[in-house]
Amino acid sequence: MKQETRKEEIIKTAAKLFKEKGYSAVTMRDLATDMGIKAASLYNHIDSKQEILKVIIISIAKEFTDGMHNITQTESSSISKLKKIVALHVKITANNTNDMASLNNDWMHLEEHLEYYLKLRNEYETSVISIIKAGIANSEIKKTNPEIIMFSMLTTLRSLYLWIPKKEDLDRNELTHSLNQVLIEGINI
Amino acid sequence: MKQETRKEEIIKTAAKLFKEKGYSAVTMRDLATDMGIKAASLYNHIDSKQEILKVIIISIAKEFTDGMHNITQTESSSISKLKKIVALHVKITANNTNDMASLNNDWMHLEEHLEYYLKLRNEYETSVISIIKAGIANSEIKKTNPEIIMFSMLTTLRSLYLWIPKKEDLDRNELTHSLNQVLIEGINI
DNA sequence: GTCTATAACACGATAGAC
DNA sequence: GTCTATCGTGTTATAGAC
Repeated sequence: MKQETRKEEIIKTAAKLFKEKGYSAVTMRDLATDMGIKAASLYNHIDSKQEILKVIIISIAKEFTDGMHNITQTESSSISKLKKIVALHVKITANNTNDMASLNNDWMHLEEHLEYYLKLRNEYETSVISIIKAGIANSEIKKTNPEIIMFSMLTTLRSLYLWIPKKEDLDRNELTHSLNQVLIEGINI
Repeated sequence: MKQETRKEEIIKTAAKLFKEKGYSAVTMRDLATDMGIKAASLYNHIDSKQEILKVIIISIAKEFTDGMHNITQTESSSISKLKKIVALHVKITANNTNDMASLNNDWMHLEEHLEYYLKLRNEYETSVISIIKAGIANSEIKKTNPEIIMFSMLTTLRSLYLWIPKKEDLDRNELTHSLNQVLIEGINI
């Protein structure tokens, strides 16, 4: 088990607070109080509040980009690829619940790295759309608007961070399986 | 067409800004600038920034509560009720796109009316779960975890505000139909 | 690595003139 | 209904002691 640096501790605590109130509503004093120190002491470890947000968002965004890269490279059916995307979201969200809140809700407060984040997100969505369109073309997937399928899948998966902490009893494989059922196979008989 | 009061104009403008940056990041000076007046002038029409948030969130929350009340009262199948919920979200979101952002993302900044909002939201989710459970009991709906079905449906429907403005070409009936397909009938063949 | 003190500025809101 | 001026407080961040 890797030793956690003070900087990592600060970022982890910040992510927790950002999840509760959002980036803008969390002050450096809030963060310091939660760490049991004074606000000024934070600056011995981090450059600015903005840097904290950047580290949280960009590192998670890269995890998704890497995961998607692995999926698009494999030779498998479109449905199977979509199921791998579901599993990717469950895995990353389970390990980084708090960070997911910033990724979803506070990306617009990125200053220097906003464009880079938007580029990564846009490429991710393009990959999902491509998989869906390929699935429709080879009759794996029903002829429904591909953008609506992507929208429905990604909004559900992106909101998992709200839901996973409440369901710690439910194991990860069971959650992945149920999501596959609901998102891919539908609910009616 | 009803004449819009100055107060309503302020609230409408605030909702637009809250959607872009969130409640906490929007200042009264931002709001005033967008209205073409000075910040102090806002207070001739509204009591506080907090009042604006309250009006936006509570009025929309009540619309959902009323809509759900109509749906639970009708005699129809569970699937048909779920389709009515989809239509309810599409209708309210299409008419109040900006307000939906505050409802989803800024409810935690409600001060006096937070508990009331949470009560309405909780009752709404309970109604959805009840419909799904009834559908499973009478074999209309597959035996999947009812909470995951609700979670998937509601997170997709609650995020519609992000998507509807981008797709103004797509008409409301077509959107409702496609969402019903994806959410209820699934996507695989 | 943490502290106290403080700079420099932004915030919500009010008072009172027009 | 809007303005200017301002109050009191909160904000991020820095300087320098320990």
